[in-house]
Amino acid sequence: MSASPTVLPEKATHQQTRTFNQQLVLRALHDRSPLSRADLARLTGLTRTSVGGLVGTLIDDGLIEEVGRGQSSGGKSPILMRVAPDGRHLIGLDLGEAQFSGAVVNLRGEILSSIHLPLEGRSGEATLELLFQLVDALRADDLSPLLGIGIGAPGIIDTSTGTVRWSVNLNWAEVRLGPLLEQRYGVPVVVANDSQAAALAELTFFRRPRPNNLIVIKVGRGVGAGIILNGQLFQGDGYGAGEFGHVSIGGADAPCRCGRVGCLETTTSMRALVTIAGAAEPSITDEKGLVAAFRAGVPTVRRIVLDAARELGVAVGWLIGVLNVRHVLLVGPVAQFGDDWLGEVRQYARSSVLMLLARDTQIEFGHVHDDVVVLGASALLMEQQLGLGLVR
Amino acid sequence: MSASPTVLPEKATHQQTRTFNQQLVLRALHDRSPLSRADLARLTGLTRTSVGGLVGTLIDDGLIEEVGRGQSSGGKSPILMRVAPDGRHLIGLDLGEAQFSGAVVNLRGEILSSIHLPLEGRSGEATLELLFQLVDALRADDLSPLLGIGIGAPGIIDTSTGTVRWSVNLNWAEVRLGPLLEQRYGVPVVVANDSQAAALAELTFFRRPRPNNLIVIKVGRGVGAGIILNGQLFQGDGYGAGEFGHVSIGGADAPCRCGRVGCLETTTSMRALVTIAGAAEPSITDEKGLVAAFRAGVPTVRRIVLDAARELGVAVGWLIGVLNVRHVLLVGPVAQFGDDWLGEVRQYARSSVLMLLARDTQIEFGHVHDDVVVLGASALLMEQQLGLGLVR
DNA sequence: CAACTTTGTCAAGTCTCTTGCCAAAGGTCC
DNA sequence: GGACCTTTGGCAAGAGACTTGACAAAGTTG
Repeated sequence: MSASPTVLPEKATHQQTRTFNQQLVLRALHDRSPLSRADLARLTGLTRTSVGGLVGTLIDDGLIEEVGRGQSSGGKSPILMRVAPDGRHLIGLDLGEAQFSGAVVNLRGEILSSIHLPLEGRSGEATLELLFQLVDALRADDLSPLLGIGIGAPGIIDTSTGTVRWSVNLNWAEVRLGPLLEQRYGVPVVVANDSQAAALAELTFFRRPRPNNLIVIKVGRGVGAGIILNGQLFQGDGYGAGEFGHVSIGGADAPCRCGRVGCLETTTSMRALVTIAGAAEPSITDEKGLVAAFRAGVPTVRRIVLDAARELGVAVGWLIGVLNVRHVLLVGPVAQFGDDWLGEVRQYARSSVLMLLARDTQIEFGHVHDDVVVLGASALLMEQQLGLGLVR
Repeated sequence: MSASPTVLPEKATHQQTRTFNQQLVLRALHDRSPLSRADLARLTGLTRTSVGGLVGTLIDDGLIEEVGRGQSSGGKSPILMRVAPDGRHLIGLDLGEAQFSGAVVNLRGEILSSIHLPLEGRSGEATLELLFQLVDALRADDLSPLLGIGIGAPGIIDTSTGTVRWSVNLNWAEVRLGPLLEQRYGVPVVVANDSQAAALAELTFFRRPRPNNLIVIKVGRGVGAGIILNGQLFQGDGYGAGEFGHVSIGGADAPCRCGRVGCLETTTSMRALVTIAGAAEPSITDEKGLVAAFRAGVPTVRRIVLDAARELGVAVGWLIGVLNVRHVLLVGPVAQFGDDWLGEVRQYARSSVLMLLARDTQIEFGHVHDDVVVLGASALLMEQQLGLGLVR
């Protein structure tokens, strides 16, 4: 699975050259519109003639549009263009633990409409029905051409084939979600892990300039990371890269739902914190209660939560030390613990790795956004279909 | 440094198409010669006509050669070809801690001649002279056209500019080694970290089929890893990826030469083991003595060494858990501890990570080869100059 | 208003892959 | 041994995509 013995990379053709340059133009416009044909020529290194041709087909495809003349700089005033925001619409889905969310997203990553359907105990096959409902509803009242469907789901997901290899929360194993939906709806479908989707969302829509390397750690009921390296989503040999909620850490010995003890998840996840804090303060039974108690400054709760932050900090330090990545973002419900929590993570991350490496590393909260997974799934679809999104 | 704000990827041109396909052909021949033009056409998907043209220029360049007719399969017998082993020679250098090694390597990774020059206390500028001597001597009696010079050195190295950012052992900082040698010798020069070079050597010359992801951990005086992800060498934002000798691990509290305490290197490196074992058994003063005592079964020494193996195992488990990489190789002097040591690493690596991820992971010794760094540096040069080596 | 700049486009040229065809060289079958 | 088929390698013409050179349109500047 990991090796590619007989498969040679594809040959290069004229068609590919064309596609590549077309994506180059589209991408430039996506990142810094409005631009003129002449601007694009300077930016890409292509001739004005070539750009003219490429722009022509992009306009015919409805992907970009002219938006009027710009200021002259001593000659003919340029015709400015931008990505047509609604040249395509995308459907992004977030198969969460408690509910399925879906949204129609445009090419600028703006959410045009969204729906949330609670799972209500459904599991296995029954959840698929819910999924179909969601997509049907979103497709119903949308007119722009549909680029495809992007899906973020918890678990181990093979993005190359669109297969959910294994998902505890959904109780799915080896579900070929991508092909299934592709057949049903006749549009391209991409599937990714939810943490990976979060990373893609941050990279595509919120980080300028785009970092080459970015780790987004999602701390919710579980703990997982989306890892972008050399400008590409990194999934590992078994598509499980970043699923580090189940690596052992020193000291901890609580049993984990994965069957082992001392997993990172058993001390730092939201689920774990509710349990631990609940044992100390019986009034705490859910996330809301936990956050409220933390904010109110209940000493035992603060201690428990900040201890967890330190554990996570050490793990983050490891990541930084091993991968030397300068951009680490934390997303998920933990953001509610605010800067006290973040400060603790930062301090312990920095103290557990060489100063030289830690110095330039930014550890921050990601954009707090309920729809981050939906956006990320859309971002991946945009990347795969239009060449937008990731760094080349 | 990590971000690329204004820099767009290069446009695609005809020239690039040609180069790409030429490398495709060369690569196919490198991996599984001998092949005929028709074989190559089938393998690459190019037409026989195109392949004929590409092969023509490659032969003119002296990079490949015809090696006679092959068996007919019902028609005209094919003309078989292979990479001309000595179509180019490369100079590979290993700037080690105690000595500088250099070798002339051919396109098959065979070492044609090698030289070892002890450092003898030299440091800084003085080592540069040694470097020049080494290259001069290797160039002297070699006739094949020189493809370039590949260098592996300890420390933090910016491969993109050929700069040694920081090297404790060499006492170098911000040395623009690549440009320096390029100017002096008029050939391309690549520089990489020694662990990274080791990883490239394993990938290019010893692993078939080539894995997409590979981590090679070099345990010698220090501890460092070369990380290959998605078929590319991964260096991180600050070129320090894999330098995980200085991440903290639970339990340990010995002071490290980096100024902090509890670094992985303080318990698992060869240097540390000699020190620790020497304290327990005064007769042990160097690597040789340590290995001998371990092999002889001296109980205290075995305990010390195997404890270290466990520490390393946990660290490896982390790597596997976070990156989900299936191929992990261990290289360096530690290989002398043999399977007992390796078994310990394996066991602890597997126990500290999800079974699902650990199950398919291979943890093995790399090819024990004194010249692994020299070969790896050569491999990187071949990759950059000829498109051989890495996975595309 | 004349001269210069900048923009966008057209026609011809160049590069590289492909298609169609053919000769050379070998096997298979009678 | 000969007719026929298969495989290989290569030539000539064609097609796709970028570039070059030229030019008209539209601005600015003095």
